[in-house]
Amino acid sequence: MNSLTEENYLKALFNIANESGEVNVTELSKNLDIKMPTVTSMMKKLARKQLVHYESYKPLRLTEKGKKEAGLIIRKHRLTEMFLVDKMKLGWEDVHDIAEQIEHIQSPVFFEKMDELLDYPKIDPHGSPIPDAKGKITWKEYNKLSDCSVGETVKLAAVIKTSSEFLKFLNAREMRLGLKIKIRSIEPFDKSIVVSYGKRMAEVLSNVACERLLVEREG
Amino acid sequence: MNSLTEENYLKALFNIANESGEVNVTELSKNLDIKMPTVTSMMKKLARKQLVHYESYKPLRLTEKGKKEAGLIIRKHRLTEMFLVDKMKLGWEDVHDIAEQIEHIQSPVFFEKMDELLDYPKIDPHGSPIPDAKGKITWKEYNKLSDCSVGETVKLAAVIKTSSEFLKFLNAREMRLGLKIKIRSIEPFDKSIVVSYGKRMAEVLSNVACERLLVEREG
DNA sequence: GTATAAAGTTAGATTAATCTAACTAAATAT
DNA sequence: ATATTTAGTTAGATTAATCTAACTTTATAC
Repeated sequence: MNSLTEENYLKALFNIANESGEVNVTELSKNLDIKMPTVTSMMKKLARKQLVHYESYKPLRLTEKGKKEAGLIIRKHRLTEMFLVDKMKLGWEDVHDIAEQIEHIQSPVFFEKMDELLDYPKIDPHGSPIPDAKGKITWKEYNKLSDCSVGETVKLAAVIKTSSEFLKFLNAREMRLGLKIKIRSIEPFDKSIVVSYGKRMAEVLSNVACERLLVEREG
Repeated sequence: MNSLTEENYLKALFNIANESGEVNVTELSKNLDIKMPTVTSMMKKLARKQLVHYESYKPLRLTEKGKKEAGLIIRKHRLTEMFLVDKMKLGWEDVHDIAEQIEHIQSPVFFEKMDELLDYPKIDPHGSPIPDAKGKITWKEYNKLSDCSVGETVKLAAVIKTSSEFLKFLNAREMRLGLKIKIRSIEPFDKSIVVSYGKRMAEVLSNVACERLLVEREG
């Protein structure tokens, strides 16, 4: 069994790797807000437990075992987020910190029950995929809204780098998953775009915002 | 803010005090399965934090502050148990260990939402009172089934010293809170009793079992 | 009312997770 | 190609929570 601390390292390794491929000590250290020497010593410990491949001065990589365990923690996190939003009626901007705690609960039956009550969801409230019961994760291929062209109509499929502030920003604009968005124009200067959706005819979105919105083309 | 460890000491102090009044180091040590010297040093720490009145060789007592904080943890525990049984359809014999973990979650909104979804319950699935939002607890006056007389009809109001085994024992006999029970006879030798309820006309219950069943007289 | 037993404390060691300070290796820049 | 910067490691200290062994205080038993 892994400690809560070890679980947090595994999860961070998994999440960072998913974004930027390899993981180095500096990055992990910043992500966890833990000093580098502490990270180094924890990597040696996780290497002893066969969870991480560790060689001095080399990038960090999870072993298959490590990936599986990390995937299972993320599964618990995302199932919990879905439960909090769907069954407990909390806002998608409020669930991260709670799920961060509940993901460490040791009780297979508790999470199986959640899964069942939610009817085996495939994504969390922000559109991120929920790893399966073996810890395996599969991302669908989405496009960033910032990479779409004028005239396209797309469906909001996921939101990434989801800070609470960003999610409140989306709330204020009535944007939620599944929303159909038409791209009206793109400003060449700063790549901000004008979109229309629902009752809103001309909403301006900065490039920073659009890079965090993943969409599916209508097909 | 108290650590998870500190919370466990506070809760144990509160629970033991509720049963047997005063608390001594030996008892607390056994209850938590932690050696006495460790308990002593934690008591000094909690005394520094104004949560416990501590004097060498004297019984342990929670301060008002300590009682309140312990009450709030127990509130979270019992709300959680109710939520797990009522909303998540887990058995009353399965919820203790999960609630033991969830009670440490730091998130007022999470527990407020639970409370709301449960419509502000006053008791947990075993009939124990849920402390109010200030940590204050009020026990109703119940009788042990073992103290009732032949011919009485009583209603099962609470179950105490609830091990998973005992709750399964009750499940096997279709006994649940609210059940009306008529006392048919009492065996003088071992104080076992014969009761009838529902479709069961003559169920034998040992004194050990009856001491854990709290009932209300029909009024 | 002293002897013994039980309960509680003190002292000092251990483990997990963290830190700072000092050092070394690798990458980068002129 | 060497100097400098950045990244990573080693060594040693710190804190919280635990332990064992030895000691002291309180309770109990004859």
